[in-house]
Amino acid sequence: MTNNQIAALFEEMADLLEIVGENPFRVRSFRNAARSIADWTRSIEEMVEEEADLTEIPGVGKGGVERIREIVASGTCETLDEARAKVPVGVRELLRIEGVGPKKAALFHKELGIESIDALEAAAKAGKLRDLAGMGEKSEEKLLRAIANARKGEGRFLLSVGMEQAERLVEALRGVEGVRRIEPAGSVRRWRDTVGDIDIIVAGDANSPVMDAFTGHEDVAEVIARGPTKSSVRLRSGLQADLRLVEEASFGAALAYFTGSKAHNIAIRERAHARGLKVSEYAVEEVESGRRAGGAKEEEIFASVGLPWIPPELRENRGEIEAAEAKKLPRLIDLDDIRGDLQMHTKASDGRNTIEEMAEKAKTLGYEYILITDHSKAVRVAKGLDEERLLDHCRAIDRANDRLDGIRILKGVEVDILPDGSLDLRDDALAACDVVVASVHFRFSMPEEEMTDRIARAISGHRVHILGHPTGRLILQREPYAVDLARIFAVARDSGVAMEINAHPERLDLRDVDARAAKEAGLRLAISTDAHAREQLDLMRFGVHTARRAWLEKKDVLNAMPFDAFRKALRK
DNA sequence: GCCGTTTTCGGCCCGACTGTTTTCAGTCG
Repeated sequence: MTNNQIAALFEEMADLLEIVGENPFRVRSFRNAARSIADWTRSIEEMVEEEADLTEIPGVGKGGVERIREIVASGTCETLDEARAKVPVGVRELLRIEGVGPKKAALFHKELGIESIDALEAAAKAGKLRDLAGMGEKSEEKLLRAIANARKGEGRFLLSVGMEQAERLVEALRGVEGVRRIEPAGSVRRWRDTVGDIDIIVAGDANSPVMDAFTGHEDVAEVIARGPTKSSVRLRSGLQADLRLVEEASFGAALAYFTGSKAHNIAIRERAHARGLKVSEYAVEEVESGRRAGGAKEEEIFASVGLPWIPPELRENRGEIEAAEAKKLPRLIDLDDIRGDLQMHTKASDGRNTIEEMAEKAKTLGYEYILITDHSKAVRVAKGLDEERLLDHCRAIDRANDRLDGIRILKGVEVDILPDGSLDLRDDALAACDVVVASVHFRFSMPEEEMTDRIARAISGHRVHILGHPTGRLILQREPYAVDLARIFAVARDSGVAMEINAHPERLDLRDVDARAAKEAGLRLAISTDAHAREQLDLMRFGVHTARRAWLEKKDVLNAMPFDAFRKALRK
C-alpha cells in the first residue's frame, strides 16, 4: 500500500464525513492528514511494519495512527466503512461538479435519491431541482453547464499549457489603462507540474477597464463570474482563469495569498495568528489595534511573521517555513546557472535537426557544452543506432566539433535498458561515448521488484553515467512504472550515476519530491531537455523550476558545472 | 481530530461572488 493510496482513503473519509454533516474541524483534520501523508517521503507501510512513530507525520495524531494501521493491515478502516455505509459512492462523485459541495450533494441525495452525475443531469433537465431549498432555475442551468464542463475538461492541464496561457493573458492586460502591476500567481507561479486554473493578480485603479479587457479577451469562452474586484472565466482551452484587482498597497498580500499553496498559506496564517496578527489577501494587520503591518510587498508578509522571503517553488508546506526560520533556505539553482544540456536527439535517430543545428541553437543559449544522445537500436520506431552507426555518429560529432567554435559537443547515446537489465549496445561501442545516458522505453508493466532489479543492474554493471527519465511517467497520460526509487538511489550512489530531471513538460521526471529525495540520498542531478528539435532546447526552464521545487542548488546539478569540473565529476 | 509563542482545553484562515434570498447559505479559492 503506497502513501498515495493511504492518503486517498483519508481524502475519501473527509468527503464522506462532510456530506454526512460531520463537524467541519474534524473533516479538516482528515484532509490535513491526507495531504501530509501524500507528501511524506518515507514508506508509511514500512513504518507501520517497523512500529515507527507515525505521529511524526504532521496532522496525524492518536486516531490517525490507528486508522493508518487498520488501512495498512486490511485496506480499509472502521470510520471509512461506516461512512461508506451512509453515503453511496455516486454521491461523492457529485463533488467533482463545480458549484456542488457537500451540502448540495447531500440535499440532492436526501430529497431526490440522486446517486450519480448522470442522475443529477437527468433531474436538472427534467426541472426537478429548481424546487429544492436554495435552488432555482438559474442554478439548474449553471449545474448543467458545469456537468458538461466536467465531462469535457477533466481537471488539470500540463504546466506548459497553463504557463503559455498565463503569459498570453498577462501580456494582453499589462498595457490596459490603470494597470500598475500584474503577475500570474497560483500553481503557475509555483511551477507545479500540472495546473488546475490560472490566477492573475493586478494592482491598479478601481475604475480600470482591466476587468472588461479580461472577460472580453479573445481566449475567453464563457464568463463564470464578474465582480468589481474578482472575475472568473472559462477559456477555450477548458482552463479556468481568475483575475483579482487590488490596490497597489495590497499587491504583495494578494500575490502571496493567491500564489499559495493553500497548505503553505494556512501555515503562515496560523503563525500570524500566534503573533496577534491577521493575514488576508489585502494586508497584515494587528488583531487588537487593527493597525496595518504591511501588504504592498510579499517580503512584508513574510517579515511580519519573522521570516525571510520564500521562493514560490518552495511554498508547499514541505518544511520551507521551518527552514526559513532556521535561516537554512537553499540557494536555489537558476536558469542562468545552466552551462549545458545533457540529452538531445538529432536526425541520426528521431530528432529533426542536425548535430550542427542543435549546437548552433545551444550557443545562442550561452551553453559551454552539449551532449548528443540519440536512441539505440531497440527503439526501432526512432531509427535507433546499432554499434556501427553509433561509431559513425561519434565520428560525425568529432567533425562537427572541429568545424564549430565556442561550444563543446560531447559524444553520447541514450541506450535502452533491456528487460533483463542488460544494455542495448556492446560495451566497446559505449566506450566511444563521453557520456552514456540509459533509459527504459518498453515493458513498463513489470512488477516493482523486477523493474527495480532491471534498472539497478543496468546502472551498476556498466558504463552508465546518467539514468534518463527514471520513472517513465507521461503527465496526465501514463503513470510512472512501479520502481523502488530508494533502492535505485542507493545503487546509483555506489556506482556514481546521476539521476535525470527530464525537462520536457510531459515528463518532468524525476518529479519534484523524488528529485529532492535523490539529493538527500547524496546524488547529483542532470537537468536535460530531451530535445527532438532545436527549439525544444528552450524547454530547459521547466526542468530548472522543477529542480527548484526539489530544493536543488547549483552544486547539486551536473550541468551547472563548468566543463572541467563536469568532466571530473563524470569519471567513475 | 489535532494541537500548543495566551499548552491539555478550546480553539481551529479569510473574504468574494452567486443565487436565492428579505439577511444569508453555499461554494470556491
